[in-house]
Amino acid sequence: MKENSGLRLTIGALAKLAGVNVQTIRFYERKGLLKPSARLPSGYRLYDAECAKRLNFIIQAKGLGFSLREAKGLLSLRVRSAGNPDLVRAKVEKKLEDIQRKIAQLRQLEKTLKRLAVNCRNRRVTDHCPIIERMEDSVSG
Amino acid sequence: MKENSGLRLTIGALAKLAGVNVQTIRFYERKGLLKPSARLPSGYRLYDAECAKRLNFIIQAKGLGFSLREAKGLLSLRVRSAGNPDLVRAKVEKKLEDIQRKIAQLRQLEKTLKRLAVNCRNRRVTDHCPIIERMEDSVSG
DNA sequence: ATAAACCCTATACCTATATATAGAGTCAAG
DNA sequence: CTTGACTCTATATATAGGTATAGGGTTTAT
Repeated sequence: MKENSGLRLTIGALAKLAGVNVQTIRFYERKGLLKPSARLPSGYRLYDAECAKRLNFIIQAKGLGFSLREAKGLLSLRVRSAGNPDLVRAKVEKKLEDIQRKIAQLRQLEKTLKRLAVNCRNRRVTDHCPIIERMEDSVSG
Repeated sequence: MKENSGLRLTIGALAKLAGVNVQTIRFYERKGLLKPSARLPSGYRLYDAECAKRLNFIIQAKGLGFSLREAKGLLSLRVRSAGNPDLVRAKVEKKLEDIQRKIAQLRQLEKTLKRLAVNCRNRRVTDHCPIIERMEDSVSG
């Protein structure tokens, strides 16, 4: 019961929607990350809703420190993809570790910044770099 | 009661410790992100423990999707820095939002991958891209 | 049926982030 | 006191990711 909303965007419309340059979308296509769902006889690219989601994911992944190559890898993860579920699972678990490490680091940073914000509110002035003060644990990693 | 362990690393030693290229450290210096704590009369750079932490932070921040420019901004956040605590606080809160958004996105991705791993274990084969299936909410953001 | 606004391919260019090389000086071990 | 590994500066090159331009076809609104 999948509604086929029939969304058909030209490249310009998709670019506007996602807030990126038209050239960028074509660049992602060359890199194998995002294919148009169809082409007009004229050669014009057309994109459907899934394309839009895919593009959004790519943009998001980049913001999280994944390269385009990694984003592509994430997008290709599905049980069927490699034929061998064990193989896929191994990849997934590796990515999971990656992600969990990032979350932990961001949480640490969040905590530090919150403390700093409080200090600002209270005019508790120090000259230390709080970011660095909080790095004790990761230095000997 | 801050122990001054007297750590003095040459650029090569620091590079090895952090797992980056020597040139990269000099590059960060040119960009204003990391200064040696001292120089020998010969001009040789020397780095102390704080430098090492700072470098580690830069590397970490990059992995979290921050640019070098942003990493520099994070490192410069301290109550005294701008003279005006309110100004610093505004910056901090903006960064906090940033970070919290990233955490949320990573959590979402984590959840998706966990589901996928379970499917792999159970041989529940589908052809959908689970990454995309989970993007429903962020598409119209 | 024409003009504005779009799209096509191909190619050149740009910025951020490194990494390598050349030519010369310095340090540490034997 | 020499040799090999290291460092210095300056400059060139590389790579990822993106943006612009040229030259030409297509769509759409009038």
